[in-house]
Amino acid sequence: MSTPHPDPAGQAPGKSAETAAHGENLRIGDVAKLVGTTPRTIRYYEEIGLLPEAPARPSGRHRLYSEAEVERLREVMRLKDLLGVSLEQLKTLLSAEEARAEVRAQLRREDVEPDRRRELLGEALGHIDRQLELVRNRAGELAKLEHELPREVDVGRVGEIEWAI
Amino acid sequence: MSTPHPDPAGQAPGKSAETAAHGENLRIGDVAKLVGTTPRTIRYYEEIGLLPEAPARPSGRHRLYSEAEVERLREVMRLKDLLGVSLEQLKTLLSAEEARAEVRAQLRREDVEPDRRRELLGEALGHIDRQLELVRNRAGELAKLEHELPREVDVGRVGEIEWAI
DNA sequence: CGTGATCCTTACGTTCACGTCAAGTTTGAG
DNA sequence: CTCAAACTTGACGTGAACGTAAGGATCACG
Repeated sequence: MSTPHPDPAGQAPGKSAETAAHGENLRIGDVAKLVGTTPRTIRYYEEIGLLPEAPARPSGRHRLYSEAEVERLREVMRLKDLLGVSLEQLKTLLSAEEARAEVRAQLRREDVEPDRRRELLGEALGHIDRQLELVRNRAGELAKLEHELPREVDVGRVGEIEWAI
Repeated sequence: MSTPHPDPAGQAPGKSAETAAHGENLRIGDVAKLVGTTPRTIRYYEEIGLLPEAPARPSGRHRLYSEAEVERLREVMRLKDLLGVSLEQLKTLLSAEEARAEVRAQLRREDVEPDRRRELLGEALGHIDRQLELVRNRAGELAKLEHELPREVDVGRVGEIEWAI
């Protein structure tokens, strides 16, 4: 959905050979503060599979996060807030999105036969459709609701009223 | 996530429903079926003050509802679904809406002194405006989200939707 | 190599929004 | 009036989404 960096080359390979040169490893507390939540929530999300488990973290060691993962978490929380769905549903929704990304990746490779291509596309359609239906429905309904509301507090300017709080 | 069953035609099992067909004295079970919920939920909403207590029902007697009250309940559930807020917040939101109506009614009367007028405005409108802002904000955000998603997915033309993936 | 701050897991506690069961009461057709 | 169906209040149960506390390990720093 949000593509912060133009060409995010996947970083699937085993362990990171980085020597901690860059400040890219945030701890769970930092992440929590960054996105406005608590460590417990982050762990919980990981526990239920909403966030990926740390790739190969020896049990007991501290979790470390990259900026990308923070962004992912932000997106998750945004969707949760906006759609107001259960975390379980959100999980399926997100997996649908991942499926979409995967399909896209596959399609980018030119060595895919047209038949397979069609197959992939067709498969992706189901997921995407579901995604769209949920979001668009909700967006439409909310827009309708917004329209029903008073456009502006229309009583005219009564001078300057200080609204604290 | 949304209303479970949009029961089109609900008839009580057993005897005929002709008696309730007058549409002015609905029992809690009928109302529940009409709006697609359960009696328990309706009682719960009344319990927490989201729905008004039956005006002067002798404790122990059955609750009776009018068509207007059914409509109100429908609106409440719609808002709950759309905004995804807690029932407590929904309550304040609804009371804000009522307050808005009341303030406007007061203001329509010209015999209010300008000072009192200002006072009313400052006190009520600020609060109300904030509530409405919540809704508008949410609608806007959702619209934004909708925009980020692929536009139209037509299963019939798989070959052309690559851009959507 | 301490050491204080942070994090780990485990596990029980909590709030919300109802579900469900029980025992008794009210209602409306017959 | 009779009687089953639906309703009443009350109380306890439940799943989701975390909060909180305990007891110990890990990390960053001096």
